[in-house]
Amino acid sequence: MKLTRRSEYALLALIHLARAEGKGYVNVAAMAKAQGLPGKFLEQLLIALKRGGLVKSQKGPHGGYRLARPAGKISLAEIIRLLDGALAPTESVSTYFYEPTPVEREKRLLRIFKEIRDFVSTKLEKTTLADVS
Amino acid sequence: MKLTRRSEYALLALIHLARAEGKGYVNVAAMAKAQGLPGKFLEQLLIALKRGGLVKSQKGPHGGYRLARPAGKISLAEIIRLLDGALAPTESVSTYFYEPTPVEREKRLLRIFKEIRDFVSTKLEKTTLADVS
DNA sequence: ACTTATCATACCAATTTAGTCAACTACTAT
DNA sequence: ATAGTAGTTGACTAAATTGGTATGATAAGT
Repeated sequence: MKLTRRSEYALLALIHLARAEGKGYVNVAAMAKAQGLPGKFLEQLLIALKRGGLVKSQKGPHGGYRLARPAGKISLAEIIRLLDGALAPTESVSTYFYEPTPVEREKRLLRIFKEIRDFVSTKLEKTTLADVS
Repeated sequence: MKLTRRSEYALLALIHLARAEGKGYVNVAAMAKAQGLPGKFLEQLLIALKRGGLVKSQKGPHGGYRLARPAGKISLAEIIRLLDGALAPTESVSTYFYEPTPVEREKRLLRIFKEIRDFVSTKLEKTTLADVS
């Protein structure tokens, strides 16, 4: 797993939405300004988050985004997987993004990386937006 | 942390060298063939490993590479840091490769990532080539 | 209709990834 | 001494990823 700006910005935006829970829709420009993020880039991320079912949107005046579920039901794992892919250190030990890689045939090595994957995914699946907002 | 081919190939090559410990120098071509790795690319990685003090080389006939230290004294952490950089999920929580990133100001979030970093680096520092050869 | 806002696509520059190639230097076995 | 082996270096490349912008379309509220 490697966090890029995509995940990082998305996490910040979602934390922002979590804090605004119950207060209707927040528009991208407001969010971008409040969090100091590039607006147009953030738009793209929110569209991806919407397709992934993490947020809902409303067009037109007073439109914007809100969480699709309570903050306590959205895990960090979901967010990062959606925007940056595998949580595992290499794809040959990834459950959701498996692909063969050269280290695969060294079983002892593979076991180490699987242990890392397990720790990381368990931790990020147990942690929700509610925990970090 | 994200493993690229650089780390993966290096790990395979070093495991190969660990298994040949005490048997003198192994040349790159032999290693590349045995492990099925691109020879010229592997050479570059070995030069980096040499500069990092993990292997020693000998030129001329019967030359090649060998481990600079006993396999039990070379950690996976060293290898990966040398070739792929930070073990942390994002550089703002990296000890050796620190750089500021956007998530930094969300302390709750940062704590989660630091816990991941700690687990990963502890695990990879405790695991040596001897453990996986 | 007009404004506000999301949605969709295309585009872009810089960096990284995964290599290859050619030339050079150093060593050492004979 | 020298031929041949092997390490060393730097330049080069193609493709993918990263981190954005720009342009326009679509939908909704007033």
